[in-house]
Amino acid sequence: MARKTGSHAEITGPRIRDAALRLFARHGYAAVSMRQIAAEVGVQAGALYAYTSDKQALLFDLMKGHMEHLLGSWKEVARSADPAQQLETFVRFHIRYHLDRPDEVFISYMELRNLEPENFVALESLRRRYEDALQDILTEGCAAGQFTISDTRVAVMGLIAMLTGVSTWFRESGRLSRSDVEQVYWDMTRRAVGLAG
Amino acid sequence: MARKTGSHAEITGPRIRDAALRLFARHGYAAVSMRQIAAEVGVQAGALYAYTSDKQALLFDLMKGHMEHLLGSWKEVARSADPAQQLETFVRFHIRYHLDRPDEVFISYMELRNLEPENFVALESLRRRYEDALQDILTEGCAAGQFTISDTRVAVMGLIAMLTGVSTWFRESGRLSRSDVEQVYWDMTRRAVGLAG
DNA sequence: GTCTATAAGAGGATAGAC
DNA sequence: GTCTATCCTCTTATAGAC
Repeated sequence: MARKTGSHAEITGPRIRDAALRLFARHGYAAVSMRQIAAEVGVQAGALYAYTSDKQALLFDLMKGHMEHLLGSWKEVARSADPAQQLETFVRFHIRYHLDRPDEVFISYMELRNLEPENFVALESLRRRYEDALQDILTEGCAAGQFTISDTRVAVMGLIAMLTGVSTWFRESGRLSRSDVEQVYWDMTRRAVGLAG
Repeated sequence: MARKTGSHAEITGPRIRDAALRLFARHGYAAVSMRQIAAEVGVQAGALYAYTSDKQALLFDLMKGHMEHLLGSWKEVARSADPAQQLETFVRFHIRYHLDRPDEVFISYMELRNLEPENFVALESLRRRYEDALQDILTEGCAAGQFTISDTRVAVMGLIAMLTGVSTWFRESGRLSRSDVEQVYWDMTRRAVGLAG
């Protein structure tokens, strides 16, 4: 652990990503230097460039990885045919996923403006696909007469903002457990879309 | 306008604030240099220090000013005694206020982590007072039997996140007018708190 | 009140040794 | 794969002239 030089490709890569994620989330991309990241990992700044072409690629890989994993995870749990059941699954999935990965979530909406234009476009496209997953559920539920929604697009943006916001205040040591929180948000969501029950 | 030197205290101050606000909102506090702000105003970087002690004070003044103005504006419109009416007033006020001041809103929640500790505490205290205004309405509505809410604190955080999110997607040239948007969010809010009607 | 000039340092990224 | 050393640019903030 204390040796000053050697070959650690297998572990250094992930450690750089972890350190960058944590530091970007805590202080912001622009406020974090490559030297800080390197210090956190325990290498010199120059060594980082064996793993990433530049600082921007480090940010983009983290954000892209997060969105792709979010989409993939949703596809794994999205099973039900009933819109009301799908919506409940979505709400509980979203809350749980976001509470499990506060740093990824945080940078993925805080650091959009620090992406270079083409990276920004790529990330917005992934984000849009996730929003569309919810929109499909709402549209289907309206068509089935189960939901009452004046505008599904606004409902999508409103609900996602509401649910994502849980990351800003939830504390593991707080008054409510994760499943309490899931339940409260599901109650609000159910009512917001006019779902009887 | 083109003169290189002279005395412009009355107009330069506000222009610095405007430029800083716009640049911080667009690129982030850490990514914006004092030179950029000065260039936007049309002075040299050194001249900024006649108006602000340092860059941090510039950020804090903008954020503090925004929160105090938000609180003051709310107190002016909060009149009704009926919780349902109060809630509708709050929702419409919040949407309108946030659509009118996208940059202030943006930096006031994006740049919290760039505040020095004592400034952060001061800002969180202002934010908390605004949240409490909504919480009082919800609590009163529950007590009056008009609202059905499983947890008022979570409802406050959820509703504010939902409503504030309007800034992230609304475009003046879009499909919906401001009053359409107000109405849609009010519909969702009304249902989310279990208000009949 | 604004300028020019500058101090004193931190930033991203690369070169070449090992 | 990592180190040390370095290039060059940009940074915040101040000093003193006008």
